[in-house]
Amino acid sequence: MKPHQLKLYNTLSRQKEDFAPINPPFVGMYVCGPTVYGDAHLGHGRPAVTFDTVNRYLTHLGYRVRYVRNITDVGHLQGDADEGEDKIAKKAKLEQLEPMEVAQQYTDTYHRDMALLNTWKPSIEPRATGHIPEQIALVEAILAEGLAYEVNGSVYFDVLKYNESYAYGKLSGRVLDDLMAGSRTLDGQDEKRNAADFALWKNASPEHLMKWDSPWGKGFPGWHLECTAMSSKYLGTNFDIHGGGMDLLFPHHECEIAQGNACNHHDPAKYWMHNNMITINGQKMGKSLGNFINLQELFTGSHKLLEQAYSPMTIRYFMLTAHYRSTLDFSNDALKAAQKGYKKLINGLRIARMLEFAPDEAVALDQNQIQQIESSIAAAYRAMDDDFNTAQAIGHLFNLLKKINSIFTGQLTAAALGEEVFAKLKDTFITFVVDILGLVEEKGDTQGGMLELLLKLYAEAKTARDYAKVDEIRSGLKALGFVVKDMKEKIDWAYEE
RNA sequence: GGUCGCGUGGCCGAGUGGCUAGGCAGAGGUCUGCAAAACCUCGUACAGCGGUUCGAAUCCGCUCGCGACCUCCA
Repeated sequence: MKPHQLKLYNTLSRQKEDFAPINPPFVGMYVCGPTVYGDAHLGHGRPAVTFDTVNRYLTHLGYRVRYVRNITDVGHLQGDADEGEDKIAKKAKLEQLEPMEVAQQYTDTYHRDMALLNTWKPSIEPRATGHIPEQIALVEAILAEGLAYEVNGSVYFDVLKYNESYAYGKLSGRVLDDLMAGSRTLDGQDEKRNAADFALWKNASPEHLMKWDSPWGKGFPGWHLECTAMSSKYLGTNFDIHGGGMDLLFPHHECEIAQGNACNHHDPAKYWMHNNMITINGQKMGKSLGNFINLQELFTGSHKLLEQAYSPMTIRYFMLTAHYRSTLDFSNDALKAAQKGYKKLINGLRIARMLEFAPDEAVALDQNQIQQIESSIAAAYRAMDDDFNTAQAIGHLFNLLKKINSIFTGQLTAAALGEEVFAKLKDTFITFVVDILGLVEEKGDTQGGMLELLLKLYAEAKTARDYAKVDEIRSGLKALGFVVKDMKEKIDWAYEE
């Protein structure tokens, strides 16, 4: 493989940088996972697909990726000032379950949905509740550095003191003075010395369900701490890529940087990557707006905003047709177009796999075609090397697909490309679709050899000029979602688009 | 209010100084018993106004519109 200079956009520097792992060929990547108190929704799908693709491409380039994605099963409070219940406890009461039953249930459905989206499992998937001692140790370390203080069994990070030696706000581009001035005064914040301080450990009220013993009494960890604890445990205190949604940029990731520096005197991660948000019909997806669409609702078409069901692969394809740093708008029109595009691509995958090279001395090499194919292949890689531009890469794949279809229908002969270019065309297309983009045939429902049998009968009826029978078979198959491809030299089928 | 981002042809969506993005929809054609699939051809797109430049969708300024974060959310 030719050398690649992968570039990725680093939120920390606000520009694209050459990717250079700390310890090649190893790459450590930490991505913020879900808080498991409800079904996985579109907002969980996007980062999962984004960083799955990063994982896949890095792996394709030969890196050995350790991908860590956490499960947050501690129900953090809605805010520091909130004296009420956390999200998991609330759900647990509602459903009359143990908090850990809630966490287990939604961890399971999350896994199911992520598998449907064909995302690779993380190398390590640590749970917050499994790392309470590590989190307590971090709090102690930050206290020892003099960058935190205890009040009434709670421990807060001293942002002002930290900012004397480090730059708080450098990731999100915030200025501490502005933060102080702009922050609202919330009830119950009197424990904190400054509004910008954040909780490392919270004292638990007696009715609080999920709590642990600590040097400061019974309590639970602050909501930024688990990621610092788990990333440093499994990837070290200085790893390559930290990913997550843009909404986590502030305060979550800013606080992770602060915690990392407070403990280790250096940043936790070299590159920070953030996927952009999803909108529904141009509007922000928000719990309060009633337009949260669960992945299962999308797959079954059961949400009131949806006109039909959209398969997991359609969703994955749709997400990949936009760059991960752009907002992506979900609408029925866009999804229907994506469904057709996906099927066109996946029908091409079937074709590509069937193609075999047939030497033909009588056919001269077609340099024009060869040049077009070589150039599309190079462009597809260039797109991926440029901050994982899957949208652009897919555009080039469609150009390759035209060549593949042309060979299949006989409008272009493989011999005209030469064996080497032909193999490169076939391999590149299949590798990109299956390995890099993670798009697979999902129907798989071709009824064993029955489809082939019906096509054989179709061909026989056609030879016998029994057009009534021909039409019957054709419309019958169409009703089942298969299209008969009746070509000059042969007959095949495709998934109906 | 503070910080940041966006506005591309009927729709979605790449592109960030000169080089065809692509998909969907639409029109014409090849093929076909007729179709479908596939392939070929077809769109004088870059919110508006000014500026920089030989040249701008791409850089700068202003205006209008939309959004994100600052508060739980991916």
